[in-house]
Amino acid sequence: MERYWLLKSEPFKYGWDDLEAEGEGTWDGVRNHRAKNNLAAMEVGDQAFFYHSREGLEIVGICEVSEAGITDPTDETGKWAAVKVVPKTKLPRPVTLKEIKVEERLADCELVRQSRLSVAEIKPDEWSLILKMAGV
DNA sequence: GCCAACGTTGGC
DNA sequence: GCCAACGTTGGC
Repeated sequence: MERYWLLKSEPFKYGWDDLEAEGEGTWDGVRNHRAKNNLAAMEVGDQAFFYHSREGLEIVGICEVSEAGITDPTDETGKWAAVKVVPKTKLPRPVTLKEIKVEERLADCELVRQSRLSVAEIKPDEWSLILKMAGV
């Protein structure tokens, strides 16, 4: 079953533009167990929102998992997971955290509930709602 | 095995 | 720049 995700990144470290410029990005360096579980559950073809944290605070684009189940290359213990993603589309209109927080149907999503989680799951109905908010 | 202290993340 | 939330570490 296809699942949906949200990947957080600080734009001054690695933003949407960086991903588009590279064509493919490796999502590694995650050192949180819940985020790691999400990474490990990803499959090729899954879609993910790309969210800018600290600065911007908005979902800016959609990317797709191009390689799953990778062991994090930046980790020598081999315990952490990573995936590769390719950029798909930039949202016609970014969806801000503010809008997400105001929308009560999104009050339950991982992004709101656990704000420090760098890889969050998005449920299918939350996914389509956010797409609608983005003007897709 | 509990919990206080500390470090980090991320929204404001 | 501040601080709340959360995770991790280490003393007991």
